[in-house]
Amino acid sequence: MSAHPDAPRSRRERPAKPALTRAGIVTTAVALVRSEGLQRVTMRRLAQELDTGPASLYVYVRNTAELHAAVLDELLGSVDLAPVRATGDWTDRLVQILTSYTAVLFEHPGLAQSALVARPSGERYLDLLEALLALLAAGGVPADRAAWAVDLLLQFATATAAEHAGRGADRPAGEEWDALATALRDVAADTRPHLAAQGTGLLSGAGGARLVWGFRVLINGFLHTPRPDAVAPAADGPA
Amino acid sequence: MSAHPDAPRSRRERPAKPALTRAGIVTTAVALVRSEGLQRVTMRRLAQELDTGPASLYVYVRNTAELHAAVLDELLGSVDLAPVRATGDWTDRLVQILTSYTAVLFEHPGLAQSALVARPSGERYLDLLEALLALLAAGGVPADRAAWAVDLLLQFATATAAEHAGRGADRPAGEEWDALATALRDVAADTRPHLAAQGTGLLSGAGGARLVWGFRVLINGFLHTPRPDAVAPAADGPA
DNA sequence: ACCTGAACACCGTTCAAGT
DNA sequence: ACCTGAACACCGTTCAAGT
Repeated sequence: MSAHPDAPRSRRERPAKPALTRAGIVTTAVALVRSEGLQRVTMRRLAQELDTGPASLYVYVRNTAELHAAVLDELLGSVDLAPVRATGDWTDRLVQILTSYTAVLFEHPGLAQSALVARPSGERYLDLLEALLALLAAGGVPADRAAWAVDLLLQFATATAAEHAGRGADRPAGEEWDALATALRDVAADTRPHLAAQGTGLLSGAGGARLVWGFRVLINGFLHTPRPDAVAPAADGPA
Repeated sequence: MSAHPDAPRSRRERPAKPALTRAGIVTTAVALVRSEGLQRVTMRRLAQELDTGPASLYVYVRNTAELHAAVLDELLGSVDLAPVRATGDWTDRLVQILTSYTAVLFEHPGLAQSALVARPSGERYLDLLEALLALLAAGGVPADRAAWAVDLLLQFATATAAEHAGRGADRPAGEEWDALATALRDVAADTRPHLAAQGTGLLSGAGGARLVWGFRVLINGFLHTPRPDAVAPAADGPA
């Protein structure tokens, strides 16, 4: 089948096993995430890809969580932040950036799950935070409220993406898995009237429409909801 | 050390290995979650607790995800739904129920994580949905909007609880792990002015206050935000 | 027919020992 | 001093073989 059977390592077919560096590890991990999905990016699989043993990775990466965070930050480089410096209604531009962020996470729901538990803190994530804060400031949102608002917006976007983990490529796409849909179809109208009235309508609506509606709810919400501790915004609050 | 060394199985010290049933498995799993935490409730560990091999569990439980869902539904039995039928402002009562739901999940953040990915569909969860829908109906929220609103409220509560997975008992409690706090302290004011101005204030605020503020934001938000497809509420929407 | 021992195909992380 | 082979302590899930 092949003219060139895999030669032993002595022949220099691969780039002669490049020296391990943190950057190299992360780059390889990103490539692996893109080609095989997050669930294949394990310490052992990654080590194999780098032609070494898993123990060697621990010299550069503290653990799996940190690796995932690094990969996510890399991917966040493709979030479109241009709307910050564009013209037009600031809430529309806010929704655009958040939609772009969500789109990136939608391609890697497993990373969204990680991000929910281990908050990212890389350069690309800081850029995203800065962009969102700039837009909220432009919109006249008080700084103390903006701090909590960005958190809420990103949490919603991240959680929405994370929800899609589990049903990846292989899964039969909502055929058997959606136990909730089945449960809702069989709800007894006498004991749970409101649920019965909603039926599976509870699950209706295209993902995109629900997402944008969610962003709008949050924006309208925080514009109408001052922080409970509304005093002068201090840089360092007590605890 | 002990007067009664563990006798061989022939002596009936244990309840003679009760027959396996789905209910029995779930009950044992719940007990195990309470005593040792979710991360210890693996198919193998659970089988060991039930004095059998892991393969036997698969007769009653499809997989780990389904097991987790069953355990969660059991725990949701302790969510306080009484405020539905109480008096007083409906939004306050809504916040009370949601706070109770969040409190339950806070004790088992790992289950919150599962719930985010595999939507629950058990009896206790349906009760919760019914209660929330009843309250929204009482508040005069249009049914179509209420459907999306409960989703949003529960997603926020669940995601907030899920964020606490990972830092359990063992972790040094935010000493080294919080890389974001460190990153925020070192932000350069010239390149990221808004972030620098916020500083670690971005992370400030007691969890309880932020949670309630979040609920209020969502409530004020959906009260001000009609669904984009606002027509007559149909039981079965298109796709 | 029902149940399960044993195997398959993996994991993350550590550390003693090598270079 | 730096790196890593090998081990430790686990996983979920399947299926051929038993009762």
